[in-house]
This record gives sequence, C-alpha cells and structure tokens, in this order.
Amino acid sequence: MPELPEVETTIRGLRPLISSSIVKIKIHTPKLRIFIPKSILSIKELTKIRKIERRGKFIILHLSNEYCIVFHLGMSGRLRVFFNSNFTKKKHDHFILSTNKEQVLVFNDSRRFGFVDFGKISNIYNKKYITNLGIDALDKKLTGNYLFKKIIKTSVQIKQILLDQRVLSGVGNIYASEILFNAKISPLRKGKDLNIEECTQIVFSIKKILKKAIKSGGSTLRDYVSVDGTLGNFQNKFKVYNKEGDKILGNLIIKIVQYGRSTYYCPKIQKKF
DNA sequence: AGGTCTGTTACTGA
DNA sequence: ATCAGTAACAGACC
Repeated sequence: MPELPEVETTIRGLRPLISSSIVKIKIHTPKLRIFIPKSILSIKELTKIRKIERRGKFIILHLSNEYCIVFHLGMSGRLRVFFNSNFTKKKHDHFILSTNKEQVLVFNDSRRFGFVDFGKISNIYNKKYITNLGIDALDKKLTGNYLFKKIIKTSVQIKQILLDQRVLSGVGNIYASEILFNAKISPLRKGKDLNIEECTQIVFSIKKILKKAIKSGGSTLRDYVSVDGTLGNFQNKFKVYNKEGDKILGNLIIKIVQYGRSTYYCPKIQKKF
C-alpha cells in the first residue's frame, strides 16, 4: 500500500535523522527485490545524513559525501525510527542503520518487494527506476494539459494510466479508485477519449485526495504504520475503496478487475459515456 | 487448502 | 510499436 501519502508521511517522520551521522549499518537480508549493494557497508563512520527527498514512491537519503541511500517500500515495506534503548530486532527487519544520536532506522518488509539501494547521487539519478518516473503527482508542473498531452493517443483505460509511474508518479491502486470517484470519471474511460476539461478535473482530484490523505497520516490497511508507529487515518475516509455493495445517495458501488487489480467505483456517478 | 492483497517488472501473444 | 493478460517475487491474512 505505501503510495505517495504513506511515503510522504514516512519522509516527514524521518526528519529527526537529518544532520545525524551514521555509525553502524547492518544487513540482515541482502536479497530484497534487488540485492542490497555490499558497498553500502563501506560508508565511513560519521557520514552525515544531509537531506531526505521523495520522488514518487521512492525515498532518498542524501549523505554528506555525494552518496545516497534509496528505499522503495514495495507492498509491505516500512521504515521505523527507534531510540537505541527501545529497539529489539523483529521478524523481517532486513536493514538497520544506527546514528550517533542513538537513533535506529529500520527497514522492515515482510513480502520483500521493496528494496534498499546505494550509490553516488549522480549514478542513482541515472538509474532506470528514477529516470522512468513521470512528474510527481504533487508537483506544480503536473497540470491537466500535461496529462492530456501524455495520453492523447493511448487506448489504455484511465485507471491504469494513473498507476503508470512513467506518466505521473505516486498514485497506486487504492488512491486511483478514490481519485476517479472524486473526479466523477469512469475508470473504464480510455486515455484518448478524455478531453482537456476532464484531464484538468482528474489532476485536481489527484492533488486534492493525496493532500487530504497526507493530512490524515496516510491510510493503514493491514499493518502500515508511520515512522513512530502511529496509524494512518485516511482509510476511514475512503468513499469507494473496499466498499463493494455500499451505496452513496442510493447509488451502488461495485468492484471490477482491471489489469488484474481491483477497482471500486460507482457506475451511476462515474458514467462511461 | 486456496484465494486475495497495497508495487513493479518481464514475458507472452495478439 | 502497443496493448491485455499472466506470472513472478514472498508472506500474511481470511
């Protein structure tokens, strides 16, 4: 589930690490979606964490030496920060970083679809997983006109387009349904059939829903928690996700499968034609 | 026991 | 080249 709001909540929780220095790194499980580079163990003691950046669903810790550590949370990845004295290693704690301020940063990921990467900043920015990213969903440069131009020729359905990180980055399966409900656009509409006004509405809804979700600390399904262990709240504000059979003003919410993923929507409110 | 799940990539065949 | 469908990754949950 970690989509943009959960990743952004995580980043905000990591702020106390800024200007801390790394004193120890421990890899417990090298084999995640990609292997954790062994070179990460060569980080010199007292290298500083300079700043923390989000790109779509990626988290980048910039270090003082032109290197950086990248995290992707996949489906079940979580980053937690503990004080030394409060920390005991748990199941699926794959990567642990300790600082000179008695902080412990822990990457836990039961399904191991996430990853930890490390390298020179310039090399990381040239990696495919970064260069392929479309404009960040919360970037001011994401406009209705951008979306319109990007999808003008495609017959892919809009739900799938929103999940395509190459078009825009940050939206995942849950928020895609919520966004399209908010925009009153059917998930089945094809990209090339959407006009500029509809694209503008969709972009408006993307920003509105994602910002609202960030304010709620993201959504907690199963066991997502933020860096300090607090739960997200936005799942209580879902209008359609996981609401199959519910009614909104008498209109039924249904579940369909698109591209192998579930989509929830209200056909009465989100008309196809 | 079997189906489902929040992300992403790679492969197939049309 | 583009698109839809499927499988893969690995574990938890129902």
